[in-house]
Amino acid sequence: GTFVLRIEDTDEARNRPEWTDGIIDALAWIGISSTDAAFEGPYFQSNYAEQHVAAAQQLFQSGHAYYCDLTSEQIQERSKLTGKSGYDGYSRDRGLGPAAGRVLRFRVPEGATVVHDTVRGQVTFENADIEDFVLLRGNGSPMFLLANVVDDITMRISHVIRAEEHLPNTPKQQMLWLALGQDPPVWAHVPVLVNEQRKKLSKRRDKVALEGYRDEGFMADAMINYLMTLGWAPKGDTEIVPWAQMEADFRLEDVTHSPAFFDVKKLTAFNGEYIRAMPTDEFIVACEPWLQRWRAAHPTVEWQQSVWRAMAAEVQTRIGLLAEAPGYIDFLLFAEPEMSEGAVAKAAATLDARDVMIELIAAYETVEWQRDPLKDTFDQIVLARDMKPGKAGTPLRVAITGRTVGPPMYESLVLLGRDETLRRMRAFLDGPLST
RNA sequence: GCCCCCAUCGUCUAGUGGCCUAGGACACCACCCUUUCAAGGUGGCGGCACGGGUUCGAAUCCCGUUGGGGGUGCCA
Repeated sequence: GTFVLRIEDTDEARNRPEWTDGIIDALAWIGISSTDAAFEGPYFQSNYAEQHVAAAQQLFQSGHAYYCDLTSEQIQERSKLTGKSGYDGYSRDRGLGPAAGRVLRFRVPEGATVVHDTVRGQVTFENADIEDFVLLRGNGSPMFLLANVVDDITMRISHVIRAEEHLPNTPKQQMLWLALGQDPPVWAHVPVLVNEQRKKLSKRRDKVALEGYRDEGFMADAMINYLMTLGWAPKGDTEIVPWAQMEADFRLEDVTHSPAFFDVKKLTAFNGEYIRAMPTDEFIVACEPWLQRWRAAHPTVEWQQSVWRAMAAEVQTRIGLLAEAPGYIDFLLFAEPEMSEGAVAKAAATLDARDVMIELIAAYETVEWQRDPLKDTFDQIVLARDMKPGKAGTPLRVAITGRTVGPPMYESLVLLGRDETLRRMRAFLDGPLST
């Protein structure tokens, strides 16, 4: 069926409609489209405001609610006197009618309220612990709690699925459903997500925006897959599972009860898995937005699609985020690679770096410009000196790429060409290796 | 203060009384592969918060303690 997403009535939602559009857009990214969902905005902007007040009046007429003229200051004073916190039901039997400045309060009945929660089982609340809460403000406007219930009844909501933080409010809402003559919906309270301090993720403090992850190069499938493992686990020993299977296997009853930490490291690992699982042609296309961004940032550098295509498969196994892709091939495009200071120092400190480089330049002037000859030539030079190939390769790598790590060396040299390779090697010899 | 929820490796989890000398994933470490870095392969480190019960038997059931989180507005 269809589900309704209730969007919080924050200042942002109220003053900036595009903020809500952003949420809808981000949800579309992970596959929640407007064909599946009806998006309900701030409640007071909804078409149901009249119904909220009408419901309140119905509650007053049926005796489920009463008016009260106490101000919050007066309530505080009374609670000081009685030693009990909160509103004590002072106006319950005073028979007050509606008037400006008077709030309408719900008459909480005797007994207990049992909430049947699909995730957590039965939760019992003593009604004596719940104060007679406000339904209508002094100015006659409905409170969120009431609006929420009335909207849900109007929209024929069957399941209310929300975060655990709403569980304490549920008995109030259930009493409202009952007082309005309705059977309460199925409740399901799923655990909250927490940060490393184990505090509930908050918009102000934590990085929670879906679109933020999308822009960093996380893929929707990986995001969905990871999110699903929070509070629930697919059967078997692997957590990387296609959506169709999770959709088929998921049961609200199986959701865990405790809060989960949102681990970006694990998300990134999942993302890497999804990146590697793509056919390379698809990967090339998926990277395009970030490549475009790179081109925009380097307008003077000529983009070489053939170079990118040739290296794509190598890049694919090395990144966890699509946004990292350009950084792996940029040295092939720049006229001059960006030299990392640490890398240069490491190269310069390599044993016999200068002598090996001189020998290698001489050999590369005539060698056939293919991967295997390039590699064999280097190996012979190094082996003749009784050196270990691993470390001995550092100066060459740094001369060409400016870094100590990067994609495979000889494949890169082939793409770079003999002239440019020799130019970079000579420049490195005359520069960092000159002393 | 009062109310509610929660408690298995660092993290996410499997586990619904015997299959558990507790399984997997991420992270970390080692080795293999590899002129770098990855990927891949193999192995390792690491946990049932504590105390009482119930039971022939408890990670699993009950009670308590401790710890964590959330809620308690004329906010949403």
